[in-house]
Amino acid sequence: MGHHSCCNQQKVKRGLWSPEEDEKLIRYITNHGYGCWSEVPEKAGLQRCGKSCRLRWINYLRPDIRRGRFTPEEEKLIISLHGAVGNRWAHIASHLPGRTDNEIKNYWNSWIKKKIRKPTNTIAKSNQTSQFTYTQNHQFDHFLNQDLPTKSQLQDNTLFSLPNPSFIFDIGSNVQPTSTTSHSRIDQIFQDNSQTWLLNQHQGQAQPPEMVSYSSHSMNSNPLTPLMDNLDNIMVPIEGINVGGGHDQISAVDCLQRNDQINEWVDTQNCSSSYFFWDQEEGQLGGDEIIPSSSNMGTLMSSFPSSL
DNA sequence: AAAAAATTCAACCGCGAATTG
DNA sequence: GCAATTCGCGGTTGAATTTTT
Repeated sequence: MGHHSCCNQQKVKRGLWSPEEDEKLIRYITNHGYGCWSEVPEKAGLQRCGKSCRLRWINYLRPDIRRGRFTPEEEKLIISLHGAVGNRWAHIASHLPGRTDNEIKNYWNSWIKKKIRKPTNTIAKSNQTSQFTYTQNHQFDHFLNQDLPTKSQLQDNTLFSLPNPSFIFDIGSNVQPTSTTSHSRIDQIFQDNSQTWLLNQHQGQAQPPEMVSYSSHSMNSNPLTPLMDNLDNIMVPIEGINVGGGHDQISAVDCLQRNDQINEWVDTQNCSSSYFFWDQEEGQLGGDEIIPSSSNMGTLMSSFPSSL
């Protein structure tokens, strides 16, 4: 037969597509449609293999492609579909108009990575020790326990502002499930003069918040547990403070969107969101996490109650 | 300010399935 | 029916970019 099908000829270009190449491919496909990808490069005047053209068209150039951030609805769909069918990306993508298997796969892989991320050694980094006196911060407790709207007082999907915006929560993955006595456990929040501290009794250490994370597991024995009691109450998302995770920067978490199953925190500035829920069986919080980066920590901390 | 580390994600690879001739 | 070719999928890579130190 005439030419070879794929990418070993020395003329064949690889790597990122240039705008000119895109142009050629788009022009060819819009004029001729596609049937046999292996003859596309030749006819379109491209130094690519047919496979590469196909991929470029399907994942990037075709007109009905959807780009940009996944919507919360899409995220939920991906999560539930993945739960049902596993890594069948093409199948999952077929339920999300305009999205490609590749994109969903990429999304999932970074999602997973985040979940499996090793417990950070945030505590170890701290050189602060606990040689000082402190008082339990009752003001803080009171703030956390204040009345908030209950489920029945809200319409579904109502958006409302929290009394104090810009909370940070970090559920789960920073603490190993088994290690309730882990070094990451936070037992108390308190302040010393104007400094806020998180105390880990196990190690007898206290750190400023930016060095520490709470987790749902650490909630078992810490004073914030009662806040998470049931789904009839809108819960204050004091789950954690964690810096250094990376890519989930948030500028502000200032709204709570409610639906039947999920409490969803919406970062209105970044148009991202995250979820948490109370897992009755596990007796702990589950869900996604949001981790601010150190670059916006100042902002986030400054929105804490002034008493802290 | 600069270097290092982490992340992203478009593109690649090989494989099994489907199609072609 | 068969072998060659093409298609479609999912795992993986690595350069560009972002974030952290």
